[in-house]
Amino acid sequence: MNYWLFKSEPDVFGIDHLADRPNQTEPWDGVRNYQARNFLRDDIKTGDLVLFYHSSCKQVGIAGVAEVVREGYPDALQFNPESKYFDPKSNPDAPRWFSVDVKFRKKFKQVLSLQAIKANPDITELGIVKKGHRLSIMPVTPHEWSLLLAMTGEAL
DNA sequence: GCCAACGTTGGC
DNA sequence: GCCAACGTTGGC
Repeated sequence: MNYWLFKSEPDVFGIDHLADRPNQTEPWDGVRNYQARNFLRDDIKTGDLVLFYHSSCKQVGIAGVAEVVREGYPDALQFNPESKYFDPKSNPDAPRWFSVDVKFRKKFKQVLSLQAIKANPDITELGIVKKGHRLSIMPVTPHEWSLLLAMTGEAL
């Protein structure tokens, strides 16, 4: 079982949107970065846990937890000409982009702010605290996971 | 395969 | 809205 952090803009799709979905489940699609794609395709497995991170908003930070309920499958949007994520160069026989499905697990009472995370001297390697790190999907070590969860003061 | 130009990300 | 950092594109 592995841990991850997924970034999302809450104005577009936040933790509340996920909680409101049928079955509280949603495809994590539209990822168009190769490094993140590789995680989605190869490494993110059913049962893995995800820190749901809110970016580009008022309260930047970790808003809750989700769980992977379906692992790597081709992102349907890449074949949909109506979608802004349409990729004319992607071939259905060898899809370029992948999705996983995530299910709502928990919304923290308070967003764990990026500021607080950066202030924790034990968390220096996590992508979001590193300057210029723009990956929308990144691994989280078990140690980081327990530190972060402890900071929220909440249990899963 | 280099690299300049361009577009995007994302904190502030 | 600014702008630094980064990824991608495409001419050569």
